[in-house]
Amino acid sequence: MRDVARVAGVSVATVSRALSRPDDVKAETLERVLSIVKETGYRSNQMAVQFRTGTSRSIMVLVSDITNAFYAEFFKGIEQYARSKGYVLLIGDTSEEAASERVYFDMLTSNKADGLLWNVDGIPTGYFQADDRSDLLDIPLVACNGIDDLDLPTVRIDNDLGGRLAAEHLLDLGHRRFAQVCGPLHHDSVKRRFDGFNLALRQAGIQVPDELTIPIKLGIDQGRRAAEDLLGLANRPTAVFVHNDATAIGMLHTFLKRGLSVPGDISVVGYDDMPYASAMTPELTTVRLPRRRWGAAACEMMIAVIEGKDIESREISIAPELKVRDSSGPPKA
Amino acid sequence: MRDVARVAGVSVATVSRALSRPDDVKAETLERVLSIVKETGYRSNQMAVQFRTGTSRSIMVLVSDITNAFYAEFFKGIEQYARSKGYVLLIGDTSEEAASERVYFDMLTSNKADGLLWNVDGIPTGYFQADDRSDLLDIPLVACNGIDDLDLPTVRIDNDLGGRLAAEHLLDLGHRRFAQVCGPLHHDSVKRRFDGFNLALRQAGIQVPDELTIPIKLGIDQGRRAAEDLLGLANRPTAVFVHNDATAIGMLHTFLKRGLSVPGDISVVGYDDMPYASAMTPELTTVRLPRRRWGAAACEMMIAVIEGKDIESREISIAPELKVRDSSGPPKA
DNA sequence: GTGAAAGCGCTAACAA
DNA sequence: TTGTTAGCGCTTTCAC
Repeated sequence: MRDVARVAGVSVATVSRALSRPDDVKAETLERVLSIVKETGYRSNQMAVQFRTGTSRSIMVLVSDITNAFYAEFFKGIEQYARSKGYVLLIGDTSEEAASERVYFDMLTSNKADGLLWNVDGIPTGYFQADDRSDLLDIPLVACNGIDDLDLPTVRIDNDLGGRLAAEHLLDLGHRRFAQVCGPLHHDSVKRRFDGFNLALRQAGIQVPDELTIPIKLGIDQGRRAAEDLLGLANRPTAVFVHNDATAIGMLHTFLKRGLSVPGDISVVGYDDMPYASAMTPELTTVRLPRRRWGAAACEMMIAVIEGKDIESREISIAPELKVRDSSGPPKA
Repeated sequence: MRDVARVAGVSVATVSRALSRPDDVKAETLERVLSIVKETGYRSNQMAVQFRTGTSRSIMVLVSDITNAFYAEFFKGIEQYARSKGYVLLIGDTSEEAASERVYFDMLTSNKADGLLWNVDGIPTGYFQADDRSDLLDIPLVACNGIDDLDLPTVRIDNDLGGRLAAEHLLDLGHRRFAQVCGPLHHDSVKRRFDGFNLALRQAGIQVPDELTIPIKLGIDQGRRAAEDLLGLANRPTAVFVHNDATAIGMLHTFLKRGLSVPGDISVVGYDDMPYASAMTPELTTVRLPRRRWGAAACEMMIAVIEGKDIESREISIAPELKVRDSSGPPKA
């Protein structure tokens, strides 16, 4: 910058102004400085800028398992919005280990990132296991799932609605005996779709029997196992609501392998609408989550929080929608 | 830090040393300083550290489309290795637009990241369209695909082998009439699996006719379309090699929908081994890419380059392996 | 509209 | 082994 200043015959202050607040510089001077910047290929040292201004223009996004394809669209939404505002994404994978969470939280408290986008189920244990919980509220933090008794700005999916949509669809088709394969119930997102589903059934006077409520770690292989379990039952359900598509296709695969017809013998409704859902045979009926929009909205709130703008609403809820395809149909007569 | 120093009755230099090079501090002093650091909850300001040391300990990873689930495991491999070395991941999505590439490249030249991991097909156009190509070589840059006539440290998948594995498997099954659905042939990774496949066939005295070589943008929907095209042909192939699993499941879906049996009427071999491949019905035979290992290896080389260590080999090639499942079988008699 | 100068928090060279 | 001190490159008051 000093070199540019010298060549342009101005002070470094003027160069700095030309670059960051061009309006404060006389047009003529501005032009001269800018042309020399271009000529010399000068780029400001972002480390110095960040240090001086105390802002890194980067957002840390924490997920529990980056391997989960579910996050791909979510990241895209964040990335697009962030880039449009001049922010970069730092991505961290906690693997649900407190130690990893801690590493990433420390980056915040040590100014490596300006804010944290928390898309992990549950509370950030790694952080305030050792510290005071209230510290959390001082950090620019936006949650992407509800977090019990912690009043954080939140952008979440309306999972109650998601569960309800699945239930109503299956009820409409005439089903009366259901199974629900859900994730760990202490996760807010899981709990809500669970409740939404059950509530809708209850309103129709139906309850899912305990042996047909199957809480597992979600995933393809776990889905296979859950399907086997279901097949072992005497009185099978005619429809299953599965808490994500990965698990649903594992189940679907097992059902078909064991000679069942879907939806003839059993209807399957997934959750997420992953790209492969529509390429299954039969095509998977599922609850579609607008993941990209979710990411963008979360990022928008994140930046608002970082920049201290006042937020209209501290809690945004994004509605999923039902995608009816071929894996659900009326029960056998 | 000054506060810690004061309380501990030492100079800031000693605090700094206690934190970064504990061996240079007397055990007794070290203990005292550290206990006060803990007590006060002091965290060093990483912006200042980065600024002063001129290193950000962050790695920029550029992909063409973060939405592609293919990258998930790749990121995981990078993240794990990076974190173990105290680096963070910056993730950028170029959407194959020169402007976006440029944004991210600028972050490097302006010290926002220490190095760039380039997992985009083709050369970084956005960067040296305007500048001199040789600049590229000054940046700590590791490519994850071969890049024509640019001698960059590279960690790539052995796609020649991948293509060959698919070909040999299908030849072994007795196939003689093939189709190949490939990505854009100007992409090195695509070209190589294309060549590997064709070379193996040629060695068996077989050639893929032009009308059965179908270069498209890869993806589920494009796979559906390619399948329709194939079905319209008079003299159908008995086997298809498809350049990724997403495209393969799109084709599979269409084949089944149109009443073909797979592999009875046509065998399908994919590429990647995405998690869903094993949950298709029939389960998808595919060429498995060890994506996590790939990411870790790439990250390892990246850090070696950043830290100026000498590298044993500037070009690492990772072998894929064939996963034989149910979508491939002998051709009809 | 521009320049001089202080100083952000830290590290490292050098001195003691 | 520890302390003193210069200075990393920039932004921003304040004075002109």
